[in-house]
Amino acid sequence: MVKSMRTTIKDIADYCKVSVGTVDRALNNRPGISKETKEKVLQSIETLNYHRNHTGRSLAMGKTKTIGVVCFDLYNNFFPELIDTIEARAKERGYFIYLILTHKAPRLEKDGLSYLCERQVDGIILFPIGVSREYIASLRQLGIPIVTIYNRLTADFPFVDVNGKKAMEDAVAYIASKGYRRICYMTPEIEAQESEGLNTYTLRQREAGYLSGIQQAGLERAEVYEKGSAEEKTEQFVKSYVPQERTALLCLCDSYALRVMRALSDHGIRVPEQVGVMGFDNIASMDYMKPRMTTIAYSVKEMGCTAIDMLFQCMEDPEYRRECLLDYRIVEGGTLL
Amino acid sequence: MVKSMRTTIKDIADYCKVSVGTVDRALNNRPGISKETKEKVLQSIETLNYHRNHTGRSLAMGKTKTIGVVCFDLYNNFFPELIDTIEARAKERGYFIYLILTHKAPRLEKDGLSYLCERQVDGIILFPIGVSREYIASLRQLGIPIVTIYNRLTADFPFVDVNGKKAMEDAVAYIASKGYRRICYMTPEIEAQESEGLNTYTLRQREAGYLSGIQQAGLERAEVYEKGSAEEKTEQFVKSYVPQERTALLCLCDSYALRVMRALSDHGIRVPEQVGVMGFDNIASMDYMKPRMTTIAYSVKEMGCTAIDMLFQCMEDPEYRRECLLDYRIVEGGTLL
DNA sequence: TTGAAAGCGATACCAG
DNA sequence: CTGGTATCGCTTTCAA
Repeated sequence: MVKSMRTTIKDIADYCKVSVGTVDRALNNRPGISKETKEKVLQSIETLNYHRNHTGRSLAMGKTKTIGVVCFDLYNNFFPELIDTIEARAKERGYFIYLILTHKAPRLEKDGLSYLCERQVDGIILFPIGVSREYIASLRQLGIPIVTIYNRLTADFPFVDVNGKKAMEDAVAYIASKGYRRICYMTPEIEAQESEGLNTYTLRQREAGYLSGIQQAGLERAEVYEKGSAEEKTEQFVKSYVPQERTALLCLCDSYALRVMRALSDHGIRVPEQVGVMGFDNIASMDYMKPRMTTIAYSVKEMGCTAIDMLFQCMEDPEYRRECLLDYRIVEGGTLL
Repeated sequence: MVKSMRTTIKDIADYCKVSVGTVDRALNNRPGISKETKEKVLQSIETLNYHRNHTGRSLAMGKTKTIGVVCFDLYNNFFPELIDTIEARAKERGYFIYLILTHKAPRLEKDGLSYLCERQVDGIILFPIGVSREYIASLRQLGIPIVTIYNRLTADFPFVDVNGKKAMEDAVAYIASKGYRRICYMTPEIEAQESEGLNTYTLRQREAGYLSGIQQAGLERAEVYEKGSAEEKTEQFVKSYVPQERTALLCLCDSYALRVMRALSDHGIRVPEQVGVMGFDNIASMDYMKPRMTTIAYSVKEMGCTAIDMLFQCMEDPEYRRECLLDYRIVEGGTLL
């Protein structure tokens, strides 16, 4: 209960010899105040250097005009753009962003969400890393509108992501159309993550897309490299590499593809001459690589806007539900022949 | 005044048939409460699903345990890491981060700062874009501890950045030591930005480092390319290019260097065979480029930690002042011969 | 058109 | 050790 020396509406009221109610009416353009007094009050907010106290306001109104964004980290180049659009759009409507990074640690996510609840945020945009029944129950218990993104939970939670399954299907078809007969898939460890209780929804979707793509293309066999690091997987792949068979590696995402390509190069295998590579995301730094990555692009802006708009809808109507799978396009690059 | 249906300490007090004061003592480990009642209270926070209301708490205590981070954007790959460390370190001490992006628009910065003030943040980490006397006065008027980073304001505001001037001096010396006789400097437009009232402190520092480096190296002339886009500057440079003279381009930062290199390549000039290039920042995507960029590296983590730690100091002692210029090192790459 | 007073949810002090 | 109450700054309702 530290008495701060900032000007309050009480100070203004005293100064103008009116009541705090009147000051409030002036400050918030409420009806029921004469032009003159309003003028007088507005004048004195300048001279007294008044800044309104959002904490008091939040307490009285029961909302904070704040939304929490809980995401893994900022390293995958697509987070920055996403947060950028979310921040801008939220700001337009008077909302602020609490940024919480989980680094895919369930503990950090759990704590973060609980703190957001304490802080009475009006809504949350969440990249979920949990998946268990109790976890989902705890999310509901928060009693805060939540929009999920990247990893889906249940139909209760509005969800937005690029259509990764279909995109991967198309990617396989595209690679096959170039004459590649052996198409392998490179993904971070899925099973290991699942056994740690992590949410692998998107990983699974994309893998499923790859598998069904292989089938639809009528290719002989699906080959998923899943165990170990990108470097270990690459080494494993290299062992089975046969020059006679036109081979391509489809990767979960661009940054993963970059690691794979570096590893290939360490093994003396040239891209695209010996092995084709395709990524996913079309991250910005691709612009400076030669050859340019063949990849799948989508609008991160659209994704961010959709997420925040859905959240605003939820906040108005708690019954609002929607799942939104965004479109994408294949970017032809130089990593496939 | 919407009556939310969340449990409050009042509810707990009623439920346990004690007073709110007692509940408070239990919740916050304050002395003056018996083991039994404490037990009883703590029990019921579970059964009643109580989450404490941070808004009420902030109002009563006069602080929000929140700090504002006001920065340009998240695109320069070094912002993510910086924000990452700031967020983590703040979280450790119970602080949350309001993220505000200004996109180098004075209007957005001004509004953002004023909103942060309304929201009673306890401190601010600011990448300043303003520079005028009134601007600085307005910052003081906020009455909130502010640590500046990247662009310096005045001695009143604690400041942290890498020592860009000295780094550029060393860079010139390094390039010269490789036998380059003509060393040009590529920087975004400084004068244009200044005439728009933007803060160019760091741009100027680095340029000054380049200039004094040239002098110290005893080179004939300094050549600063400043006007126009990176592409225009490059074109201009290409016109004056003479193969006989060993030439290198020192660039303000890596991402700028990348643009320059792409433009050079568009003009059919090869790096490093024909022209050497050196950057600044050692951004992450450098790891995947060939040849690797010769550049200047520094610890973004250290920078973030220093900034947040200085801010905490300021928050404890408003008189605290310090300017911190971090160390760096040259990363030998393949863009200089 | 205005003022007075009762909240919002928590903390902090004083009295018992 | 515990209860009661004023307080933080603002919104909202009810009277005047």
